[in-house]
Amino acid sequence: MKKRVSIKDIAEAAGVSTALVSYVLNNKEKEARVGKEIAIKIRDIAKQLNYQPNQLAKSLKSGKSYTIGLIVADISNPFFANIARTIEDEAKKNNYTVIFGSSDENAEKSKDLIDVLVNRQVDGFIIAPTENSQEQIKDLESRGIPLVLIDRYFPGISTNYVATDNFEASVDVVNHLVENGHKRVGLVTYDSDLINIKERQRGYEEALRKHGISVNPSMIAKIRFGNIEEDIPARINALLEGDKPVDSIFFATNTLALNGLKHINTLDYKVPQDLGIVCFDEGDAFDFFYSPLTHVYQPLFEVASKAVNVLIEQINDTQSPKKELIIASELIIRKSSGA
Amino acid sequence: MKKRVSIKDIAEAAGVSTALVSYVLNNKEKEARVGKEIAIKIRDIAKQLNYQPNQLAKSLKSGKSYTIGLIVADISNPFFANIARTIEDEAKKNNYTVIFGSSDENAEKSKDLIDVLVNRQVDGFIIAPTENSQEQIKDLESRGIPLVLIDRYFPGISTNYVATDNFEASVDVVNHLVENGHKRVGLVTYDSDLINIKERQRGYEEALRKHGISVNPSMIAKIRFGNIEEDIPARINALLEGDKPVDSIFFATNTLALNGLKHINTLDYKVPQDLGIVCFDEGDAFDFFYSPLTHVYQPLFEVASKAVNVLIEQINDTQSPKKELIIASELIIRKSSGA
DNA sequence: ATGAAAGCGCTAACAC
DNA sequence: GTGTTAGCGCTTTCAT
Repeated sequence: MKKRVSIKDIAEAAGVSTALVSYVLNNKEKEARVGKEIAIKIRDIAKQLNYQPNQLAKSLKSGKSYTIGLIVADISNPFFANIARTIEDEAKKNNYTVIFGSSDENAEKSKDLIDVLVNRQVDGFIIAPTENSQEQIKDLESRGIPLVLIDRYFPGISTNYVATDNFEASVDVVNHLVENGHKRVGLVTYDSDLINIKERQRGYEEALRKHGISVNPSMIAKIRFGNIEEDIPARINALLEGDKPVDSIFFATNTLALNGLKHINTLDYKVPQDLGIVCFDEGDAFDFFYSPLTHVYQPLFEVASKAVNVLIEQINDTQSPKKELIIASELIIRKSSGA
Repeated sequence: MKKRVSIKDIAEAAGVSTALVSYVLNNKEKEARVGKEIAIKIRDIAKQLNYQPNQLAKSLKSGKSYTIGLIVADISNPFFANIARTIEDEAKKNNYTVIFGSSDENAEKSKDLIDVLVNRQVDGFIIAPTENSQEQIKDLESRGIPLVLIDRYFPGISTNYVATDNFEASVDVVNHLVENGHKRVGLVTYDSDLINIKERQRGYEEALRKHGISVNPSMIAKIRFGNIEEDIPARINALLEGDKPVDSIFFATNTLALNGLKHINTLDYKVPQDLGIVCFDEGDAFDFFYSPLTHVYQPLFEVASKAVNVLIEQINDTQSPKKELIIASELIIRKSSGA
């Protein structure tokens, strides 16, 4: 790599000190009362030499990197990729750049990523926290590093977060199914302590009870994060077999629905006649499922853009009060949940 | 943000100079012949104080940021999100971190992104270049900044690149369609000068000619990047209407296929009986299309991981010869292209 | 109106 | 074995 031009090169070329160059190029000529002509000359030379300021040096000096660290479960998952895109755009508007990493829902990877990004002096974090990462989050908090959690959060820890109302959304789902004549609603969810997952189950159970339907553990299929391919067929078959098979399935996430429907497609069930289906989130995939899917629409754009705004607020004023934002989701009713 | 602990704090606490601390924490005690006990003491204190090296300072000093700049068209597009994920993993293996940006196929945005990332002293770039960004690429080259293009490249510019063989893949597609009895193959592609797009059309045309079928411009639908929603229905209808309607459609990209199939689904055509379909790339979406899609599988993992490896090679040795890698794709034959 | 110089955190050549 | 110091590129205080 060729030698880059620095402020010093410009100063020499202009026959002035580096101080003047710095003032001019940062548009502080007024405060510093730099001579009109000198200013013009400096700008000229800077342009000629194609001067590009070294952001690293600036950051080192100022203690501010204008960088946001983004940690999601998996950047290749459309759910997070969409969030990432919005965060990127929103960050750019504020002159921030985004460094990202994927945790794979793994607390150790998450810790490593946080360390790396802290070392890189990110000004703050946006994190979709993994299970068992409470200590990492607490640690960031105690070090006073600005932080916003998204999608999930930890009720016991005081942090900024932006998430959707998973409980209410799930209540809506079950209400809708029951009102459409489904009495035996199965839930396919993850075996996880993440609050978003737990809230979805809580909403499901609460709504059933409200309808006088007792919650039956055998109607809840818990899939292990790393074992989707293996668990899905087995657990769904279990829901559909036995003496009291489910008449509808509520998929707690996008990925579960995708895999679940692929499996159901191999079976002899017609949706919604034989089996009602509702799921969380959308997906291009679902546009081609023969029976358009009733689903929970989470306003990801809003989640992501608010997360950035809250974070930048915190960065600019560490004292600013913690924001805990819960955004409503919307139940989009299509054919798959019909009677 | 609380004051972070620096090498100086450790030095003071240990009653030694910063030099020793630096040596020890970088495992250079041998070369520097640091005392055994002092070394242990330094490490102890570092751990106690939870010392985290300031990567910015290191980079400023060393001129190496261990950061890769990644510019894709849109990180929320699964095609690029997948590439990004592989790049992230491969980079991490080599102790690199990734900063990304989305160009939206827009040369101006691309230029801005490059500037920002250059200022941040990325050690090198991986770029899926937009149309009309030749000058930007040349500029990076002339400044000696390591660079690998992916997915597309510019034949006139000598750069590293990793792409797939779009020409051959398209030839395979058309051969396959014609051999399955499709004589009037339509092409739905972008109105673009990007080499990957052009090569796909060239392959399509060449293969038709080889079969003695003359290329008819009216059978090629060119969609404008920003106008997919609008162009797709109109242009596809045009292909299907008239006195010489197509009997099959070759979609040149994922996104085009997704939108195209949605439209076709609203029409009265049965795939493959009434209309053969082949497309580039996969998608969860296609798993639910009633007629499983014959498609071109591009080995994205290979493209992305090779890109990282080539880039790191270049970073480590700017003199190392330019690598131009073309990887073969594979035609996956399913039902949608049947007779 | 301009320049000298300290210092952000770190490394490494050099001196002792 | 260990410490001193210059310097990476930049900002900013303080002299002049």
